[in-house]
Amino acid sequence: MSKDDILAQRRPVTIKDVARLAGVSPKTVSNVVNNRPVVKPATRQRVLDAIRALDYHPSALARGMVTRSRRLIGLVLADITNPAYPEMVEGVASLARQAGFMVMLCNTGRDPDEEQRYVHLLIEQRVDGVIIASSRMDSQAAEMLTSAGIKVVLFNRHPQQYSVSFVGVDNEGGGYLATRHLLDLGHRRIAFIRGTRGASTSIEREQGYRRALAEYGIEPDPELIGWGDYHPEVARTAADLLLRMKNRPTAVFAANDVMALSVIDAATSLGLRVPEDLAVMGFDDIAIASHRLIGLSTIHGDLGQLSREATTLLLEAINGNLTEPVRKILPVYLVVRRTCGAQRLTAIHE
Amino acid sequence: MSKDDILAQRRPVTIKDVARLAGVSPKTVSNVVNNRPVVKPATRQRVLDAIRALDYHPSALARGMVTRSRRLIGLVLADITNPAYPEMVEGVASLARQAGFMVMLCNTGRDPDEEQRYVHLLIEQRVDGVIIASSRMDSQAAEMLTSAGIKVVLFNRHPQQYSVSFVGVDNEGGGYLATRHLLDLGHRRIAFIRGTRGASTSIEREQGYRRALAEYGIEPDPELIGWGDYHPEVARTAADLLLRMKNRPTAVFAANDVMALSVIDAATSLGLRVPEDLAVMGFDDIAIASHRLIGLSTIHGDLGQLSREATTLLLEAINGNLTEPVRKILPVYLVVRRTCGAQRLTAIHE
DNA sequence: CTGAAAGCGCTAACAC
DNA sequence: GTGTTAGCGCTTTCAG
Repeated sequence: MSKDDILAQRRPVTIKDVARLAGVSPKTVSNVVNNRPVVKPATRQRVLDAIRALDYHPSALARGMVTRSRRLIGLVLADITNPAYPEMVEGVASLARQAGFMVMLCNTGRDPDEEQRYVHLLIEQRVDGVIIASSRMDSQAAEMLTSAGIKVVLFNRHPQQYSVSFVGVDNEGGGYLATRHLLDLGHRRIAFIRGTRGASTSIEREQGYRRALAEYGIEPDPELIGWGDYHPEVARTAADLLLRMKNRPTAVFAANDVMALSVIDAATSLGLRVPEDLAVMGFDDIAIASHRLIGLSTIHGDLGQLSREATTLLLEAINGNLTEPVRKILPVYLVVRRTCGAQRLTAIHE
Repeated sequence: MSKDDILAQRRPVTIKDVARLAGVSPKTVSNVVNNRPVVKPATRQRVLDAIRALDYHPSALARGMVTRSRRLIGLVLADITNPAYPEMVEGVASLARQAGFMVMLCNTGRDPDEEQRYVHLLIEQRVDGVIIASSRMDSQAAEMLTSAGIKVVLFNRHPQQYSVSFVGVDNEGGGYLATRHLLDLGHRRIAFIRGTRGASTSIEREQGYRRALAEYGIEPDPELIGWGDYHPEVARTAADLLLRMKNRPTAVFAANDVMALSVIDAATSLGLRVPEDLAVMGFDDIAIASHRLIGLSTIHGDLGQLSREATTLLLEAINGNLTEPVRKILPVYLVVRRTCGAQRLTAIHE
């Protein structure tokens, strides 16, 4: 059978076609494709030529069926439009690619039902592992995946039981640092804008906020705590409410940078100057925070690094080199820029 | 064979296991799973119970092997950390999910070799279709995928031959509008910062820039054209160079918003005020551009809408409802904010 | 309406 | 070194 005969069939060329053209068995082609050094150079070359001639691409499907490994990982996240995620996605994607894995993107839009649906799809796709960064505490996603034999790493979320690995930043510590900084600057009425209901990151950052207030002997005022859902519009509304109070806060700590930016926007449109009339702190240190027109004071955690750790962990688990679940918490630090109003008191760390 | 016997085997449960437990043939299970209305309600219920009892998830792999459709699309993009992309990714992801497709993320980092590698992986994965948004004109990616029988939609890139569908915004028109606006404001030394070498978006936006200059009888000054690679750091360096010239430009039009932000950052650190000492225009209208602290004047194209069009087109092509390649170009409009310095001359469109 | 058999493209196990 | 056989889990004929 000639090259043209095979191509004339107009259907995907298979390992058999290559074998026939090269005059060898399918097994030999397989050995060549998988770089197994058991093939005579001459044979190898014949096979390679046939592959090129037919433009053969081995089917990852068929291979996956028998090897039971798809070389695929899932990445579940809450909202890709939050600038904190892309950094993380980049880290996961590049490490995964280097290891020969592709990543399936699952953007849940913070909808638990959608997360649930994605979990099913991921199981059906027989992915090797999943990184979950959608960060709700009550989600059963990790358990479902695990019981389907899929490795899981939780990203920035505390597991309820310690059966799965997780990596995260020190959210409580960051919340403390941010609030403590505002307190040190003399603020006493400090508002807090929460993230998504049930998100452990938000809960922990709030715990840090409360710890700092407690140290100063301040009772947290429920009126000064709003819900922002980690969403710019929602946070914007919450900020408006806070800033229109008769006895408005002199400082706002938002559970992430996106919401902090909304606070600034709200303040500015109400004629309040930041930081003179209102100090603002965020969390995440997204790229735009360091822009000179913004200068957002915030808490920095190395999400790029964290995502690489998460991926490495997941890949090790997939390779079976990880029997025990691992916990890893990266430290965070305070980044003092413009919006907290500390410029005259502290050197700018930039 | 009882439920416990089957589960005791500790290997993925298959359609046969379900069939055995329900006391029917695999075919019947298959009919139930695929919602084919040919199964008696009673049988159907027995099967459903068995599925639930065994926690059975049909393998998309095995199904894909025989149906030759993976319900998978690839999304190739240049740099996920560019804030213009997430908006687009969100549109693609949500529409794909609704249609029961998952998306494989391919972040090329603007590296043609990496793009090439991803194309091979995508072919091996037997994806049904691919949206390419990595935007180099000379790439062979679309041709390779097409000849492997995979549907392709080009996003914001002109195909060299019209064998593939594409959607995009009117880049040339946007470049013209931006430049024309700066000219109308009285600027005559207008710099342009290019994007990635070979990216059609950059080439076309520059064509618009040149057309506007030509209308005013201005010869483009090569010294006023820099390369920014659509990258904040690279653009920052380019901007520095431009702004330190003895005869520096009075306005800069950057081929995207991320680079425009770098220009502003560079100007600010050199002590130049924007817009008083330097007018700046971007392109894309990313979310942060409308923030009150930024107020970036820019060109708006509806990337969310565009990504939805691209996905719809791709899905139609996959379903075989699209025989002819389609071209779709969305219009853009000028968004006048703070950084172009036109606030006193024009109403603010916001 | 349901069952049996064949086969999708590949690799693992075993021959030669 | 290389060929042969069986089978991964599903759907699709084709019978009943």
